[in-house]
Amino acid sequence: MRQSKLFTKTRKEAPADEASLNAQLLIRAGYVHKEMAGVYAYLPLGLRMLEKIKAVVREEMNAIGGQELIMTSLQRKELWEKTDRWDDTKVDVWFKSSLKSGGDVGFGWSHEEPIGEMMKNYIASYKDLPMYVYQFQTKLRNELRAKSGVMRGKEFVMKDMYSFSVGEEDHTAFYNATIEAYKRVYERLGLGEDTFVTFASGGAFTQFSHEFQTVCAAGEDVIYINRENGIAINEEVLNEETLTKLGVTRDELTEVKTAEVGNIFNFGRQKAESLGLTFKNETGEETPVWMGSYGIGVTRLIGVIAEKFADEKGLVLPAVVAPFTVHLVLLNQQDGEVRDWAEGIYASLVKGSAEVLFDDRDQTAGHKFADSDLMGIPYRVVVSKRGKEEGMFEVVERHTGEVKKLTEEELYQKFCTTDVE
RNA sequence: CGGGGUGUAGCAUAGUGGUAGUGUACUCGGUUUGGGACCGAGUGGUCCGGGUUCGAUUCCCGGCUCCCCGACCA
Repeated sequence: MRQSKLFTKTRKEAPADEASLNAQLLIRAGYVHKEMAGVYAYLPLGLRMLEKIKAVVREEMNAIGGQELIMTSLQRKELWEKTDRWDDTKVDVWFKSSLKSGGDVGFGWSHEEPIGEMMKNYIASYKDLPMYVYQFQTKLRNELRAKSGVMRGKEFVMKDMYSFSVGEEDHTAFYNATIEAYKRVYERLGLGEDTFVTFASGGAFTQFSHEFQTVCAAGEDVIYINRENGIAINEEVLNEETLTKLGVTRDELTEVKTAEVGNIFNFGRQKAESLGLTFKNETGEETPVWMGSYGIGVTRLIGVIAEKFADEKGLVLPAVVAPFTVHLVLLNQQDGEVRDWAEGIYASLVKGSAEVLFDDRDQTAGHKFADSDLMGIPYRVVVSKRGKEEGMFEVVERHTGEVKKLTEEELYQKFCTTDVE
C-alpha cells in the first residue's frame, strides 16, 4: 500500500484524554480512532493488525476441530430468561432495546445462550457429538467504567468457542487440547514467555477455571506465579486450600500485574440442561450436552501487544501481528531516478507478495523515519540517492535497530514469498 | 455506582469579567531534503442549558463529556 494514499496520519502528541500507553500509541500511529469511552474504531493499520491476530487464532482453532461461524448481535430476551440472565441485577452489562413490532432485544455481551439454543437444531444424537464452534464477534457490554484504552471497552472483538460433548471425559480431552492451542496462539503472537495458564475461580460448575494471563503493567489482574514450574494463581483464589492442592507454598510465588487475554470454562451439563439442549445417548436416554466455553480477547490483545512491544519512539510490533512486514521508505523523492527506482522495487515486492507499505510521500527524511518508528513495522527498507549510488538498500530492523545493506536480489529473497518476475 | 479531576481550533496548550494567544496540522508562495527543516502569508476555536452582570470563555447552578481511584468484570 502507498502511504500517500493512506488516509490516516501520525500525530506527534498523544490526545489529552488518553492516559493509557496502548491507546496513546495506537492513536498516534493511526491504528485506531476513539469514538467514545471504551469504543474504538479500527483504521486500516489497526484492522490489518486485528486480522493478523485473528488469522493466528483461526488457524489454531481450526487445528483442534473448531468450525467458524458468526452469531447475531441482536438477542432474544426469552432465551436469556431461560437461564435467568436477562435481569439487569443478574447481568449488569446489558445493552437492551425494544423492537418496533413489540418485544425486547438485548445486544450480545456473550453468546453462550444463543449458540446453545441454536445447537438444538443440530444436535439430536450422540452421533452428532462432539461439536466445536467458534466465532469472532463484537461483544457489547455496558461497562460502568471503560478503562485502559482498548483493553477494557464497551465494544470489543472476542473469539469465543463453545464445545459440545457427550460427557466429562470427552470434554476434558478437548478442554486440555484447547489449553495447548491457546498456548500456541500466545506463543505465536510473541507473548508466550509472559503468558500463564492461571487457576481462577470456577463459578458454579467446577472448582477452577483457567485464565490466560499476560504479564502487563496496564492489566487489571494480579496473579501469583512461579516461572520455574509454570504455576500461576489468580489472587481471587489464592488461599491455603488452593496452595495445598497445587503443591506450592506462598513464598515460592511472585506477585505480578497481568491482563486476562483468554479464559476457558467448563459448564458441565448444567448450561445445556437449563437451555434444554439434549441428545439421545447410545441407550436412547435424553441427556444434556456437556458444554465448555473458550474465549480470547482479540482487541484486548492489540492493547497488550501495544503496551509490551513499544519503545520511546513508538510501536515495535512482532512480524506476525504487524500490519505490514516491510516499510519501504523513499528518500530524495524529488530525484526522478531515485523515485523511479523505488517505484520499481515497490512493484517487485508487491509482485513477490511481500506485505509492504511504501512511503512515497513528499516529506523530509526525519519526518518519514519518525513516522516509521512510530508505526512499528518490523523492517524498514530505505531507498535513497545514497543507496542508489552504491546499488544497495538499507534494511533496518525495528526491534533491534540493526542495520544491514542488501542488494536488490537479497531484498527479494528476504521478503518475497512468490516469484518477483 | 461512590470519590476526585477535566472540557478553549483537527491535535496539544496559554490566558482573560471587556474584539482569545501560541505550537502543530492544514492552504498558498519560496528555500530545503538521512531524524518530525526554514522563511513569509492565510483558514480555523471557548462542551450544552440556565443564572449573576451593561457585558460571561472566565463567576455561580445544573447537565453532559472524557480521564483517574474504588466497586464490578459470570
